Amino acid sequence: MYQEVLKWFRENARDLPWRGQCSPWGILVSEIMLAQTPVVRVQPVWERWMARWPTPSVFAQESPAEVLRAWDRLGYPRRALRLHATANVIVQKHGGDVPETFEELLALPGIGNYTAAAVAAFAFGQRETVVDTNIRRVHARLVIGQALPAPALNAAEMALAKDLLPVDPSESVQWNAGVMELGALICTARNPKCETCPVRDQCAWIAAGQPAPTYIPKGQPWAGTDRQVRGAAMAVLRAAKSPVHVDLFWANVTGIDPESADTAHTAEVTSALRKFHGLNTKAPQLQRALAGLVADGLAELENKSYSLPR
DNA sequence: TAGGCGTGGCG
DNA sequence: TCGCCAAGCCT
Repeated sequence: MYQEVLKWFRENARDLPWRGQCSPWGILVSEIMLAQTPVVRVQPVWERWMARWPTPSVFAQESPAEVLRAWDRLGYPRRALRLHATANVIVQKHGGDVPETFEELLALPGIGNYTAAAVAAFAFGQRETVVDTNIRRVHARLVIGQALPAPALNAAEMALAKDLLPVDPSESVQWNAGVMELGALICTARNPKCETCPVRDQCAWIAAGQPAPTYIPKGQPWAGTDRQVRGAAMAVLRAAKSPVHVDLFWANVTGIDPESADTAHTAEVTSALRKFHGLNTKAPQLQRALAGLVADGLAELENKSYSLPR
């Protein structure tokens, strides 16, 4: 199956800017952004990001508020904060260069097993076992014969991935990237394109008659959750040109026109606040969300006013 | 270890 | 339309 996947990857890999000619920093930034966020939404933000902050050093000097604004609506803004913290560690402990070993990478804030392996492999050509959701799904189908991998990554999956990894470092990098791309483009979670799969003849899942998943993946509730309120609050803070008084949030939750509550804010802020309308949120929920943002370092509180961290 | 954490495209 | 789910990490 190796030659089929490698050939397919050579001929079908997407032309993404963090592939080919790209600095280790650019690859690291891409990996952080791509965690749980689709390529189409990452790419434009990544382009702007790299043009503005081409090295860890220049990025480390930026303020968290600017970092969070540039992160825009990629989601999970704590990733941006951790990337900023990582840049500072890179400057202070690694002379401004992205470290090359798995262990050093793993020690950086917000970098776990996947990202450490991916950067070591894709930025530095090392033989590391890269296991992401795409690779897990391809392995589950192609080798195990199941529709989906286990709910959580387990030791058996890691052992299988290590076992499958080609010995040659260069080939292992292509294998990691190729299997990941196969999972992203062909062996997708829903409606896999088995007809055009380069390894369909060797697929254990197809051989087994494409059995259905043995468990139902848990959905992620959204409407009415704290997460929705956090997201809306972050949108307000990103757009705000000055600190937002808690009463301004409150006014909107209670249905009072935000413009009459506080005229010192821009139309942009007002627009963002309107997202609270129809949310049917309870005031304690908003207070909880705002407190959570402060606790996570995503917001600062001073004189009952919230702002992005300076 | 299971749950929390954003956002929006797409089938 | 609306639920699924997308190159995870941390606690």
